[in-house]
Amino acid sequence: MAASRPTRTAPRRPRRASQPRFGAYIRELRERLRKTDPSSSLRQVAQRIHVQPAYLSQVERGNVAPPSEATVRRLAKELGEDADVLLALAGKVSDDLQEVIRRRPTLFAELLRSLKAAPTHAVLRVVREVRDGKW
Amino acid sequence: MAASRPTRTAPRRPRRASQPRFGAYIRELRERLRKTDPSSSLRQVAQRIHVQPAYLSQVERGNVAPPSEATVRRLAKELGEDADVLLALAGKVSDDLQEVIRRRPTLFAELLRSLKAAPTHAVLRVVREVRDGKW
DNA sequence: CAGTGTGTATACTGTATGGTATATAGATTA
DNA sequence: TAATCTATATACCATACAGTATACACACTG
Repeated sequence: MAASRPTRTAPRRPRRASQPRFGAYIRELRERLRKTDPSSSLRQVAQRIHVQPAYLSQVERGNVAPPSEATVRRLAKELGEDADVLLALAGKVSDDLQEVIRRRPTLFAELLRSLKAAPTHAVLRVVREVRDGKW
Repeated sequence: MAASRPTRTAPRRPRRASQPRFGAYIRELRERLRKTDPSSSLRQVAQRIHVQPAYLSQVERGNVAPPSEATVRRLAKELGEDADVLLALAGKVSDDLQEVIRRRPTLFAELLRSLKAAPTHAVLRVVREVRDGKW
């Protein structure tokens, strides 16, 4: 009789993305570039960032989770967007920032938690203080 | 006769840990507790943090990678250690800290990178300033 | 010497991650 | 109308992650 349906592995895998905003955002960015630069088609961008067009399509449609940090970085460079912003939309934090925290965990944990609710202008003032070599 | 070794799947899987320090550190902590509290045996601690003793043994010996954030947190509480410190040793950063960064990525990326090389006392002064409600 | 407590070795498992490969279908253009 | 763009659908895959389950060996204690 044999099985009516092959179904070799799992019957289906929708694989929805955890961060739906990411895909829509980069598609928006790419389409915008495409208006003035026809080489920003999905296929050509995919080729330049070294992924398959089918995969980039899935990513832009939010059908799969955002790519790895390395791929997000290549995409950011390609689209002229800040890598930290794209990584954030991907639900990630740059590994070099994580390492800053890991080296002095209690110190930076306290700093970040105390600044969590601080208004942006206040944090900016701190950044500027530090930048002006106040140590 | 027959096969001298079954070897059903892969021949062997050493599965070395990426963070060798983590295991040695928590074993040290646990052994220290054990001197005054006999209920800090590997098996009993394993039971209290809801993992199998065999697994905790592997972790302490650095034979497998450090556990998930949730398990590291239970371990930290059990051993009376700072969770952020243990997470750092595990090569991780607490998800709540990551979220602080993800909410304002460029802002906190700049802050952290500018403080990356700053001496601890300088960072502490910043923490104190913030804590004293200077905003 | 049976039982109980200590740690360890080894095999196996489900799910997530981060993609590739191939086939398909509509629009444009030569 | 054949070729070549465009994007998508679908199947598949290797590896990592985060453990469980079972069996084993040693020490000691009643």
